[in-house]
Amino acid sequence: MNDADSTSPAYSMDDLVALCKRCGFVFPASEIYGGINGFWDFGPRGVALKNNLRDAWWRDMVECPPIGPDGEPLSIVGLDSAIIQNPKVWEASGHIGGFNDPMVDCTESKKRYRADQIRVLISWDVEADSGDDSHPAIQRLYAFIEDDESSYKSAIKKTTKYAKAIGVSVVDNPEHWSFSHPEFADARQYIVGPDVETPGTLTEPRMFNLMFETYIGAIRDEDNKSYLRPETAQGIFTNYKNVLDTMRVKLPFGIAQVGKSFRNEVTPRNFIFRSREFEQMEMEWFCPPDQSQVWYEFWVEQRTNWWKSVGLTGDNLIRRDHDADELAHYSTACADVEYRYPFTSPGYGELEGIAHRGCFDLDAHQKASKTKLEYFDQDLQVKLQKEGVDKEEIKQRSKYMPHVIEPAAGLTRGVLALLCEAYTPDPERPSGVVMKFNPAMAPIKAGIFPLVNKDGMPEVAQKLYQELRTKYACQYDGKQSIGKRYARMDEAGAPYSFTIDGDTLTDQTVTVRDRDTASQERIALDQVSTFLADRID
RNA sequence: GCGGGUGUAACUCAAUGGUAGAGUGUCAGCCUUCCAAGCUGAAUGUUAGGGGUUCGAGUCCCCUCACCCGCUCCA
Repeated sequence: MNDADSTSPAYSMDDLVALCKRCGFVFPASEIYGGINGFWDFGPRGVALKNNLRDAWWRDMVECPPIGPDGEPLSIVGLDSAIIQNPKVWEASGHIGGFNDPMVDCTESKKRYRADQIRVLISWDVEADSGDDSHPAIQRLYAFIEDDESSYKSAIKKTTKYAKAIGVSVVDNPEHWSFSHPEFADARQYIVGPDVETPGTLTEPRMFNLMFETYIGAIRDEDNKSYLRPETAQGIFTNYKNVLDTMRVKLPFGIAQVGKSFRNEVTPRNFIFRSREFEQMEMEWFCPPDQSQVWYEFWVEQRTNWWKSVGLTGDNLIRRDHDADELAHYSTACADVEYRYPFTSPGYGELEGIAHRGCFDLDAHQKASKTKLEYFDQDLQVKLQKEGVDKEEIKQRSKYMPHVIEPAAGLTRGVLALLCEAYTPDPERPSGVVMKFNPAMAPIKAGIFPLVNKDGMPEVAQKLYQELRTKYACQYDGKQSIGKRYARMDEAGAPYSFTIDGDTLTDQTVTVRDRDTASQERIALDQVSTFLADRID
């Protein structure tokens, strides 16, 4: 029965949030003014952790990219596009849709309607009006789309059929009200959407645009309106041609970008998991359409392993392939790398999504911008020529729109996952908790302590500290007792502590205290730097 | 967005409607030869914010904000 315990976290989110504040990882934004919903600030330790994760991604993606399935190193270049772009970018990408209109979603058919176009038949019971209280209650109200003859007829038909089934007679020419009518606020559970048979699948009307608006220049009018980007990906698509024209890249290749994105979430929740300002690490992998499935599999595998490499080694990390009905209409495949956060446990929450986007984005931007974004595949041309393929066919086949595989990771969510994974309650320890970060991710790599502040120990410890700090984030601490200093390192997640004691002065050795086991070993003073390098770099 | 809960020092919590406190932590000093030891001293409060009732409000009432839980939502 204790197996169930392995899926439920040994700590609460409150505990983690408290530690994050206490140890300078994450603070509520604008806290002295009462905070602001959906925004968080990274403290000194938090920004160190975030930068370490970001730098690892950049290194493993751009500087030292993986080896491809064919044994060749991949070609991926970096990019840093502006947060604010021409609003036409967001029109083309589909982010400005149902712009000023409240929208209604159907949770079953996945269709989205303009709320003001949805009408609901009001077909009252003739018997009930005559004062007979024994009639069955009408629990089906059929909706249709305004000015859509077929959906209106369908709704009438369904209403009549339903009325017959429950044995009431309804008026022949019912009137109809807008779905947004206040009368329906409590009756939504009875309303049947235009394209489904079961009631209660329509959400309440809501403004759908999640983008933050801003105005360019001093004049606040519609002409100057723009948006903070809701994803970094579009900046990559809009620069695809620039990169192609200048960087001597050939398909397949990738463009990678890390940066802030903004979404005006209805309900920010769960600490930094869903915040209105967050950071993404996205890469768009452009490839020939016929290779796209191979690359998709490659990247799903690659990205799952990468998260393991930064410390998410336990069974809290899973790959989850989307079902067909979960996919966006342009996407043929999508998988998430998910993590079991305390607030999702025993379920999982998204960490990264790897989507097969086809040529949806480039097509959309080509059409909207009237800029040719097709790729001329010279290698293919040569190959086809050698095969003796017809000239016209070569011309046609060697020019095509690349397909795109998009591994889109949440940096902010990654930091949260690292924090969750590291958080290890330990009642045996004075600190009560140890942050077991992967050494490469740890905000502080080492503590350097004199055992006591006399007999020359502080001088030796200072010298060691001065040496180490040229390469690593480390801390010198000579205050209070040695136990307290170790406890501080446990909470901060520093993997190693080096202590200069009496023996150091005679035999030039120091003790290394391991954060995870609290055990100690002695190593030579002049080997400390190498010791760290072996375990961190 | 809806419903419920919470909000006092950095943290954990006290304080009949009557002078805002303790422990921990932090800082300084002493002491200290390996896991938050001890001693001495110090700093830190718009009681989440605003309004009201009252001679007097941390406490009662109203509004706002933030966070948590459950729905809703999640390009």
